[in-house]
Amino acid sequence: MKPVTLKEIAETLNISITTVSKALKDYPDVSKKTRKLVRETAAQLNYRPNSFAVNLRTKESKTIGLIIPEVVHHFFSTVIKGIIAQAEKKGYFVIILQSNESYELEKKQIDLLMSKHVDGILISLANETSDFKHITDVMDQDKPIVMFDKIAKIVNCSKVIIDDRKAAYMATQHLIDTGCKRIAHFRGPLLPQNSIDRFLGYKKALLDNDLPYDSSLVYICDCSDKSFEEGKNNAAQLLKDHSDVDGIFINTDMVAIGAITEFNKRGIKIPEDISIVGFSNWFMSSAITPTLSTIDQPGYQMGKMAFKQLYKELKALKQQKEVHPKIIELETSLVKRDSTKTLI
Amino acid sequence: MKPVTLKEIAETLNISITTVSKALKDYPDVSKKTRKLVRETAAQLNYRPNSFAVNLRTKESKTIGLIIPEVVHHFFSTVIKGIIAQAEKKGYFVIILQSNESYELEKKQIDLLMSKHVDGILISLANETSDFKHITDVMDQDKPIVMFDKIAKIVNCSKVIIDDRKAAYMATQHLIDTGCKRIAHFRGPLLPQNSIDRFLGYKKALLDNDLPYDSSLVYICDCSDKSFEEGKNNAAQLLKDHSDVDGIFINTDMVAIGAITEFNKRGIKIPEDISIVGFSNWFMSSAITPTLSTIDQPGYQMGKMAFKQLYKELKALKQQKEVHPKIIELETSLVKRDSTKTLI
DNA sequence: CTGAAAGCGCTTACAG
DNA sequence: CTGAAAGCGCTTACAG
Repeated sequence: MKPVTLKEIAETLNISITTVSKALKDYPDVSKKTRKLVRETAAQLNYRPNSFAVNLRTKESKTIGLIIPEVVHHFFSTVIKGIIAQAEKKGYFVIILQSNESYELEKKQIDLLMSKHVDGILISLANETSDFKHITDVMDQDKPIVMFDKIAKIVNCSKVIIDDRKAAYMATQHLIDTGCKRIAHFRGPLLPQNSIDRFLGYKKALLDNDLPYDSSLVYICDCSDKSFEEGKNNAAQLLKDHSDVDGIFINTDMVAIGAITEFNKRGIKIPEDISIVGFSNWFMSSAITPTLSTIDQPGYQMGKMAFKQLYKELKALKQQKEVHPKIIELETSLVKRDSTKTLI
Repeated sequence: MKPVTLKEIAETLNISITTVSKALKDYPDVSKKTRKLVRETAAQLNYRPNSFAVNLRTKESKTIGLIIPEVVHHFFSTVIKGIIAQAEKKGYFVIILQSNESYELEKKQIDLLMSKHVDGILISLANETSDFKHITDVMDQDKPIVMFDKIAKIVNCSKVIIDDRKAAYMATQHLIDTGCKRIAHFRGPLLPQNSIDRFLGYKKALLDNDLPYDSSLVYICDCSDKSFEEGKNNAAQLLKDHSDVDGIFINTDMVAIGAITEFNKRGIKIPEDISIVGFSNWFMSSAITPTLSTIDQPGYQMGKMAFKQLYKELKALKQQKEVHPKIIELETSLVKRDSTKTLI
């Protein structure tokens, strides 16, 4: 069964293709009668515009690209959901590609999307990425790009972020407020801005409270798909290295849950022996025993806002208006649960 | 900066567009010299074929649609990852849409994808879906469609599945083998084939072992984003209704983890008082205390195979060969952990 | 080996 | 209000 085209509708009604096209697009210069006739015939023949032809003419595909470091990740799933929900509202499709936290792959994915001529790109950077030419290249071609969560401060495009430093400060301050004196930090990898910022927030909170910063209390984890294991291993190592630690601020809930599991196994009491604050408010943090105090990170909202900003830029571009990059900062909050408690 | 076209390359070299096109596509009837020249110029000008024009000519977009009931779901994330990894290998893009387990939305998404002229569709059905005209319509238009995980037996398209009945039987048999005599089942919603099959597997295992089937021991859960809560509630209800139950086979790990959390809270010992087997082998099942025995369900593999099958059909279609729907069944296995144990 | 020409299905500036 | 025509950028059957 061949798809129905404008031509067939035109032939059926013995009018021109032009008029059919105009009628279907509600151009004002078509008589009501003709319009009605055309619409009816189109509906009857189950006409669908050939999107390939439309794309070629209008030079837009109503499709955007989304590059995510890792799809199997609760936070990113939430972001994806926010993006596709918002995109759907505006009639946009979303093509998802995964960078696997690899710079090379990320470059390749950008290239693929540019070849595909998507209208715009949403991206959360790979941990490895420290050079941004592939991103600025996109911008140079007047293709809108919006970064979210894992961003590069140096690149002058719109971004949707949280204030990681502030959030980490809040988390660490909470540990201090509940009586912790010697606080460790399980941080993320070295490059990504958000793991740097969380580290800096942790450090600043210590200093502001006259607690010494001790670099040997900072443990690194990849935060890869082995996060849970890393949490366990870091927890075990910490017990070996520093038995005097009484609090930990941990880069992600997943790692924190690994740590809790290890502490539970070894009979370390939380929060009596060690208090813990995680990051992201993954729902499992309220399922683990003890429940995990954490920073709530609004993933769905982040996805939604990222698309909204991209959409604005898409529209501005169509109207030849200039686009001013915008930094959108979403609020985070501290969720207090059983892994932290003021002990009397 | 305007994109470079074939025309520009042709003008630069003073040859025809035809020859440029052929040279870039390695047609044999182009001299080596010309080919080299064209390739060099194209590279230099950073030429990228306009995919819109290519789509229009070739009538394919190298893009497939994927409809998922719920993106924020560990199992489905894994499937998505498998799909996009495999699609990328073959040079295909994947557009993701979410049905939210709603039949109406699912219909709409199918419609959107058909308008978009994707080359093929992968779908896991919404729980609500009990009419399949929207699916058969796709097939009638010679658009390949492959179902996975949540399928409809009645629709004659390719499917990638596991043997839910067998897996559930295996899970229940394991409970029986470890000494359980009165086994409850937390099942999924009424419509989806896989929750029906898991229920039937449970029932058959009971009967084969001369244990009476008691419908009051079967609890339903939506398996929505409230799964964890449902697990807790069902567990609480079960204790109230049937204090003599000594084992539960639970439809998904997420629900099972909710149940474990509730039992832990109430001081019910697992597996001493109640043994539990879950379904899916979500990584949290090895993080919870006690670790959860479960059925391993190969999500990544399922995604991979689903795309592979779709790709085969896409190729067959292009060669005008007939397509025979294929049912691909993936193996599952029982993972024994601490939530089940033979007690002496 | 090279190229002129048709055509994919649409949109839209322009003429009447 | 209607329609002929150009053109988006490519591919490919065909002629030379």
